[in-house]
Amino acid sequence: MQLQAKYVALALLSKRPMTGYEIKKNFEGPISFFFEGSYGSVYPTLKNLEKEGCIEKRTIIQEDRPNKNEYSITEVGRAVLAQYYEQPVEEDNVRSDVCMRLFFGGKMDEGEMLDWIGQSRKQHEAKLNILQGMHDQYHQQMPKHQLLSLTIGIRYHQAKIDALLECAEMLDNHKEEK
Amino acid sequence: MQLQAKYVALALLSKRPMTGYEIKKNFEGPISFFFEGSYGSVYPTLKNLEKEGCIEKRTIIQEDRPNKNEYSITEVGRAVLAQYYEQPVEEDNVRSDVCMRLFFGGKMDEGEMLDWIGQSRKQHEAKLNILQGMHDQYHQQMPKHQLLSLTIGIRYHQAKIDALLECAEMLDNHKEEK
DNA sequence: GGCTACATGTAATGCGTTACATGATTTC
DNA sequence: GAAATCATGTAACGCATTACATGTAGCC
Repeated sequence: MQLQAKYVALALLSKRPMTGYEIKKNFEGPISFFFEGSYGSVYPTLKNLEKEGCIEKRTIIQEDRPNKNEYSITEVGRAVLAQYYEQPVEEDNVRSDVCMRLFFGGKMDEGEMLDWIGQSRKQHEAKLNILQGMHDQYHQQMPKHQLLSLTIGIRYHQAKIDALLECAEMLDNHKEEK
Repeated sequence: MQLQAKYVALALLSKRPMTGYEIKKNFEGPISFFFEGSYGSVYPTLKNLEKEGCIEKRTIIQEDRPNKNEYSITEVGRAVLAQYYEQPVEEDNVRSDVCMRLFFGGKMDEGEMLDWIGQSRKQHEAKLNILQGMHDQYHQQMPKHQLLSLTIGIRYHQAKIDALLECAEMLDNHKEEK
């Protein structure tokens, strides 16, 4: 009963019916700061949820585009989701490649490290932009709780970028001292 | 070739020989802000690495305590690790239960949400304390790169705590307005 | 002409989690 | 007397990743 694609999909579908494609879109943008997943996780998850009676499929025939399968949540699904919310909050799960590299990569030269920092910064900036864009566009219509969550995401990326910048500066200074 | 227990264990062993138990200790404290893992991942990983010739086992017989298996990295292991460092930096992987709950839990009452925020805050504070403790104790002997990484970890937890506090305040204010 | 968006899936593989299993010693 | 520390492992299960597989429509 931990945070996995199943519950995120269910939560997304509790707002409105969606296709697997749309769910994946959410995974890579609006909610990417707390959950990410690939098609290989989306479609099998949907299939399972359907088997368990948590969601229902409706096929929409389209002529100019591929057909869609739109899923909507059932009462069973809502109950499962409610059960999830009753569990104690799980700790965040983080896996950070940059941090690992900086922590252990002592024998690398500073150029290499600066490169790693640069790569990571770009990644975080890209994500921050997505979230910031959402915030700027929708903050007036967004329910408060979503705004809260978004804020956490924005802060998270911002903090990471700041820390990375600071690290780069420290490395630069050290270089000049030599 | 993504961030997984294998490379973290190898990196740890590149510093000094260690037992599985010690590696697990690192997973839950000093490096927990970028990687976590259980015994169920540590021991099998070590076994695999040994089979691949990346590490070597030496059994230390102890009389008052259980025997230890101390592993040290081999040349092969160092090569594998070097190869890892050459890959492009992977994006951070985050899975956050609180954020998910705040984002979707619109129908919950504010008390429930405040509770979630409180739980999460405690988790982050506990981890922040560990890192802060490391920083205070060792920052003078620590190599610069490790300090950088630690700093990122500290900032991360601090940012999260701040954001959570702010969220709690927003909810409180909203309550009073009613 | 090529890329992006739309749209859905499967198969293989594997990494990791949880739970199980054991047991002495030290500290509160 | 209870709890934490030291110490190592296995087994089952499952979620997720990567790669594979296919095809149209619209835009630049």
